Amino acid sequence: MAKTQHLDSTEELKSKKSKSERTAERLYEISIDQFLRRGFDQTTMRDLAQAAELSPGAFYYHFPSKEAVIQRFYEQTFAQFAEAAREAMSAHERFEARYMGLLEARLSTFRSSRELLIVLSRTAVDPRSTLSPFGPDQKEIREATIDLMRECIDGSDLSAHAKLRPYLPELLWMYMMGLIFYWVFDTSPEQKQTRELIRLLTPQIIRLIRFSRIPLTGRVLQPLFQVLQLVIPEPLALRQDSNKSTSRE
Amino acid sequence: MAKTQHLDSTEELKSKKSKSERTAERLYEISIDQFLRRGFDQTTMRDLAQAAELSPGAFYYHFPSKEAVIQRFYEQTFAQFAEAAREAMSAHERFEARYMGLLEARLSTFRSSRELLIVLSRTAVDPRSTLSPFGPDQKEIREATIDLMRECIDGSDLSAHAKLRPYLPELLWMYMMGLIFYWVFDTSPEQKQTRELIRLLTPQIIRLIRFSRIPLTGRVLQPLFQVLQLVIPEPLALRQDSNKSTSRE
DNA sequence: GGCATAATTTAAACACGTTCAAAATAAGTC
DNA sequence: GACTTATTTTGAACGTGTTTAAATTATGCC
Repeated sequence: MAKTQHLDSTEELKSKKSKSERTAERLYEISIDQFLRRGFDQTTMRDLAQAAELSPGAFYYHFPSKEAVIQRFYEQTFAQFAEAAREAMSAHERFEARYMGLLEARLSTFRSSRELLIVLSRTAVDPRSTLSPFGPDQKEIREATIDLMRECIDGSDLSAHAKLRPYLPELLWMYMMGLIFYWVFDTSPEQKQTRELIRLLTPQIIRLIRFSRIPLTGRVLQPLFQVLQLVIPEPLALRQDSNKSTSRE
Repeated sequence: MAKTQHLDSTEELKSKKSKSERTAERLYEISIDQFLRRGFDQTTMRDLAQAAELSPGAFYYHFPSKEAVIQRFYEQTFAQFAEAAREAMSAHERFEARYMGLLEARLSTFRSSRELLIVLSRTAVDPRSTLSPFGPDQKEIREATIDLMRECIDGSDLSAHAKLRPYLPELLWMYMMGLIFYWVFDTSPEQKQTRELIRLLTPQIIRLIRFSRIPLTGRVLQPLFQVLQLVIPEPLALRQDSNKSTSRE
């Protein structure tokens, strides 16, 4: 964000990336490689600097902190996830299949780096941390993910009570976040327990959403709507400027 | 744990506490005082040692880490909470009133030290951390808390499906843990938002529990019971040795 | 009371993430 | 091409939680 880059030199059009960006990219790759090989806590900044044949100080010129590398990783895998999710969703119209595909896409793009997510989780719980999915620093990724939930709903056969509908993207997002959290700390072999949990619980959640249309449940639903309004005061769907990718040159 | 203490000297019967325990107690009090005054991160071990007129090394003789002080604090307030909860519960028979009293007791015994809980939460999310409420190190407090939930149910008018009943203490405990978590990071003035959330959501949760007895909901409940069995494979109520305080001399 | 052993304390060091003033290098300008 | 400016790198330091070998003090025993 806020990178003042003038695309007027021919070299930049060719290589597309400044020297600084290339160095940052190199540092990132070396770091992730080391983290996966030796663990996040076990890898020191001096290790990273040495592996990159650089001084620790230079590292801090390109990254504000050790954890910021994980932040970049998080952004990176999000792109993969979004792509995989969209492909999975394009194959189905039934909401259950679409959403299950989305969840599967999320876990499989995380699979190879569960340990990094543990590190992320540790700091991410504090909403004041820059790594928190709920904080302002992650707004972009968060809203993009919530928008992915909207896509998942929009192309599907899912029906729900009109009052519930605007909250659905956020709710599905929260459900996914909870599952990721469960998965990260799931010690069962290959995290089969989370798989089983998803298989059992998700259809019931969806069933409840569909049930919301039945009028007689009104007396139960009324207070739950109040809860939704309290916890999600401004759902993305009800925002003014919900313009998507209108990049103006 | 595993403190080899021989109660055969008259002095120990009188003072009840060894020198080591008294020093630890003093360090604890000084530390909490400093933490509340200056914040956990802002207080260094050298500060604590200086305030206690001791060396940093001595501190580590009595506490394994800086965070271990918070662990002790957590144990301490649990006792206060249990007492306050029991008193609140003794005044009512209706489950809703009893449980609300319990929740109120938990939050009010934490109120004066919300910032310490933020620190606790940060490390507590990782189940491998000693501070995690889900890990083996916290087993004692956790099970005592779950047992408090059982007390809350036992003396009340709450009815539920027979298959659900053994899971209720754990479920109520999890609900409370979630609320505490929400409360800790609730930035609304005096955490009124959490208060409101509790007021709105809790009655609905209880209503759902009561509804579980209605047979026609079986088709929804069946998969949910499977989820419960998966997430809570060994509820406290179904353990063999659920003997409570049978201290044998 | 003297002595072996254990408990407690010390002060210096360690290892870590991070910062910073200064040096080195690259880019831009006339 | 020389000069200025911006970018990048360095390496030594800082401040932190924690460890440790050694010194000190208390305890138990005959």
